[in-house]
Amino acid sequence: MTIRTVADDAGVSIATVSRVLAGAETVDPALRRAVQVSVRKLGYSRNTIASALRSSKTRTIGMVLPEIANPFNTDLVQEVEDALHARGFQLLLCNAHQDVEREREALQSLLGQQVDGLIVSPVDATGSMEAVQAAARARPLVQVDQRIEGLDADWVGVDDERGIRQVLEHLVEQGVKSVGFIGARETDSSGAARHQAFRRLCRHFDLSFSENWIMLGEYSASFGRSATASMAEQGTLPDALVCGADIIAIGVLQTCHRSGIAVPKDLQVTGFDDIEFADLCTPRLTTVRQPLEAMARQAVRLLLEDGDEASVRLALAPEMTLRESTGKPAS
Amino acid sequence: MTIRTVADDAGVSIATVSRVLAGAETVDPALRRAVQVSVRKLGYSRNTIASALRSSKTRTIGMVLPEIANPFNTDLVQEVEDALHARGFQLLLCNAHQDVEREREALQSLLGQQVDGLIVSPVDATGSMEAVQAAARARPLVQVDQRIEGLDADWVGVDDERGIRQVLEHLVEQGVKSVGFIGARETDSSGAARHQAFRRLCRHFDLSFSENWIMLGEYSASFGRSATASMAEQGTLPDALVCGADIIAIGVLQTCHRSGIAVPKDLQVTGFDDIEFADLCTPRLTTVRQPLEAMARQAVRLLLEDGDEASVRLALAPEMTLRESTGKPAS
DNA sequence: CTGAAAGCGCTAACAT
DNA sequence: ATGTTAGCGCTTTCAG
Repeated sequence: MTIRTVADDAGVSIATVSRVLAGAETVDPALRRAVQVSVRKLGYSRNTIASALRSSKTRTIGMVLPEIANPFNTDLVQEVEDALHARGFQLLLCNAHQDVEREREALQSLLGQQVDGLIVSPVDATGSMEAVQAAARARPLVQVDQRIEGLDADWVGVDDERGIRQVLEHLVEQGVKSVGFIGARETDSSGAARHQAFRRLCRHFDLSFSENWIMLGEYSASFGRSATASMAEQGTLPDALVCGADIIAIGVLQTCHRSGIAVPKDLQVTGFDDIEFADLCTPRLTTVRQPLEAMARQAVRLLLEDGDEASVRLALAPEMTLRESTGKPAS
Repeated sequence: MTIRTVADDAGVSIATVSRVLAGAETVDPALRRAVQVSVRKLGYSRNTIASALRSSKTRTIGMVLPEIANPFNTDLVQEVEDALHARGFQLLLCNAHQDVEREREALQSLLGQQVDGLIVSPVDATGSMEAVQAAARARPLVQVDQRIEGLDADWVGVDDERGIRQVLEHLVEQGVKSVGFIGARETDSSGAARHQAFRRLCRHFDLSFSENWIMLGEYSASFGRSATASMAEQGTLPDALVCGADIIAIGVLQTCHRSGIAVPKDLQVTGFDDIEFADLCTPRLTTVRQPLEAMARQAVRLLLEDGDEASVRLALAPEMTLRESTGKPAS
């Protein structure tokens, strides 16, 4: 069934049908009604492919994530989907599986599908440069969460330094004197930013830390478990452990539970992100909430509205969420 | 840049370029090479939209989920995406937000985009009938996880009865005499199946339960928390609580923790799904693992390979995962 | 084995 | 305000 079927049924030309479908004002109300009746009667739905080919507008946005399995990224997808839906756009989702080559393929495939824009959270702060840069030349592109060092493209994320500052301020108030950091490797741009902010701000707040108390690895609970276990074996622990991500912090809590380290009494623990499970684990996790909904909305706004001025960097303010792992009484 | 650009560069006709791009065997090796060189040199990528319009094949599959926020559905998306990717298909994802009307819109929109097939986990065991049936008439469609009562369309999911049987057998071995059930409402088809299996099999295993120990609600941790709290207030608890989903069981564990009910000593708790967090909560949760990877693979197979024979119902066998919440010692 | 040419269903001039 | 028509970029007969 095509626009022709509808036109014949309604007794008008295909142009008129097309106009009604597009919501044009310049159509006689009587004809408009006739077309709408036919459309409903026949159960017609417009062929988006043909429309896209002709108008070169697909109303579809491609999104490439480093790894869908991460709960944080999942939350991000959800918010982006909502923000796009609100503007009548579809989401085409790809998973790079932490692999720069698959990321390149995904980008290429999305371009072939003529997406109107791309939202990307790059796999690697440096290794993703080439493919993402090429994509950015072909279409509007905005980076979300992760970013590429030195790439001239918009970015929306959280203010990592401010988040870490809030964590450390809170720990100082809690009487903490010494701290450690468990986070993501340097290829993870936000992990790197948090790590660097941690080092800088520890000096600022006069908190002591040793290199033994700093461990970088992957974004996973198992890394949090093993890092904590090896830290505990090596000797004394700091008063608090700051984690670069909730999923890592949850691993830390598990090892503490199994090793009889009482949280928060013996050791305070903080996360970053505020994923759903931060409120479901035991003890519940003090963490830094990322403004995901705002991030998604801004990313979509930049993608669809931004003229091609200089590239924008939006570091949104996070919000501290206090829970049991730093001493808030269980409710 | 179009196929024409490449054809001119390689000194052949657009038909030859199209053939090379399609991987046709009937092309002179020399010309093939020339085209491939030009394609690479120019960085050309084929316009999928035009290709789709002409061939009416998009190599895209639409998926509609009742709620992306559910971790179980997220896991499902991931597996489906992988299974599709392995066959060279793209995923177009829509979230129905538990709303039958939005589900209908999503289906309609996906059909307009000429997807080659649909994978749907219906919002409501009865209310989703009309929209899903209409979609199934237009394109190949397979249901995954949730299903619609009486709809003539393929379905792939888990064998709920078998899962519940495994749970109850295990509990009997653990010396449990009385049990309760906290699960999803009847509009959730797998929730309903588990609930019914629970009632039937309790008799079979001679386990006692009272209506006070059965609560049905939504698929969330907060429902698990409140259900447990109100059950505890009402009087004595059973020896074990069987939950229709991990996310509900996690809420149960939280209320137990806060109310001083020791799990598994005072009360054993089981989940269903085996989401990632079942292994990260405290105590770790005994649950029924859904064979998600196989489900996704089979769903995709049915979608792409199944002739239009009678509709298939594939109830895959789940696997019991024993953990601390029913007495396995912490490792 | 290769090329010319006819559309796929729609939109957007342009003409009426 | 409505209709006619020329493509969008590609695939696929059909000739050669």
